[in-house]
Amino acid sequence: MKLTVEDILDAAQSLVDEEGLGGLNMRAIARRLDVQGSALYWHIHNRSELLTMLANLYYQRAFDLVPANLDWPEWLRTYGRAFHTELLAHRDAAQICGLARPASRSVAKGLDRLAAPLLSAGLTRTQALACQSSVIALAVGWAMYEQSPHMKSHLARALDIPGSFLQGLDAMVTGLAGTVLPANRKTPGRRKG
Amino acid sequence: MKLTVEDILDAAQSLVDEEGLGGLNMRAIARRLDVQGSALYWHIHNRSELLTMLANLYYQRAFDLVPANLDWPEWLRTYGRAFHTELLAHRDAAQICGLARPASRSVAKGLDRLAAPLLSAGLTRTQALACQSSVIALAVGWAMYEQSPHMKSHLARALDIPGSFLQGLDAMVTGLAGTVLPANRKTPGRRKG
DNA sequence: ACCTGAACACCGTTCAAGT
DNA sequence: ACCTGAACACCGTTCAAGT
Repeated sequence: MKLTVEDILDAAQSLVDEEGLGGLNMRAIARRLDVQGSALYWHIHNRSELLTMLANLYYQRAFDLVPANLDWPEWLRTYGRAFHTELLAHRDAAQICGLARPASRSVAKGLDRLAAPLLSAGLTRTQALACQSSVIALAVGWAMYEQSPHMKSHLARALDIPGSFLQGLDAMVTGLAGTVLPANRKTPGRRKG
Repeated sequence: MKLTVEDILDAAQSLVDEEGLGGLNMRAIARRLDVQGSALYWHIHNRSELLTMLANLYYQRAFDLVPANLDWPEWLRTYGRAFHTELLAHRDAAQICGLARPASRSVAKGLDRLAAPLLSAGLTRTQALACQSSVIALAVGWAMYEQSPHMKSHLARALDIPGSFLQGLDAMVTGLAGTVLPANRKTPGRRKG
């Protein structure tokens, strides 16, 4: 019966899905949970922290969808597609990623967790994070335009939006695979764990 | 002496540069121009239109920096670098691009103007817009993270941020050059106009 | 035509007070 | 510990009224 952070996140996300980020205010969230707006502040610090938590869910859910036993370029491609799909599944998700201040310590752990599959494939930490970051940047950038209603309808008239994103992603990952490990194009493949 | 839209844009941009997007409110802009907040509404429709005009300046200024006589992959690469640099020159510019609703007609003209150098190099309109969009998405996505203070300081500890963006951009453009026009890798080169 | 002054509805956040 | 109720400071926007 008691209010939890998960309740707040659920209410916030469904509110954004229905009314957009502009409709996300503390009183409206509270109304859905049958409490006063001020009650939320017992469970979260402020609205910005709430956005941060929402954004972290997007990264997390995409990560959980990607099998661990892919070679690294294929892992990157698959994560990029999954993250992009996850963003498009939630209205204004790309904007939320942009507004999110990284969570206190979860940013350090999160980034490294994201990069782990690339590390175990033999990339250095720097290489892994660089590739990972470019893939995330491409997905969030595309989603940002796809989630702007006017921009999307205009782009949709001129090009195949999902196809164009995939083309860009494939091009980038292929290019990275050629430059990051030029001497090690074929990775050893699946490994347990 | 009279207030102009340019005055408002200048004041808005310098306010954002100094205090961030959070500090951009209509009354603060007006204060810098020695008018009341309500005076701004004679010249612009609302705050959202103001953000849209700021964003369009970023696209525009980057475009103006790129020479027209490059072959199309080099043109794309150069535009991507210029746009990314322009975004980083203005605090929270990537977020502003995300919040901007495309201007009434300037979006149609703007996109096609952006794509013109690619069209004259022999790409179809669809191909040109797809490549252009992926480059813009990558730049805006990277800038979004680079302009989040916490995220940036954390990324900076683990990788070379400007280098990683350039690596991603180069990889993508090279990949696009290989897939978009596989039979026409060498463009005919400079053309008058 | 262009701007002021005052107002309206709304928002994030705080905090004493309740249970 | 957890929530209410009221308040504070602030915001975008409107509009009658001035010049």
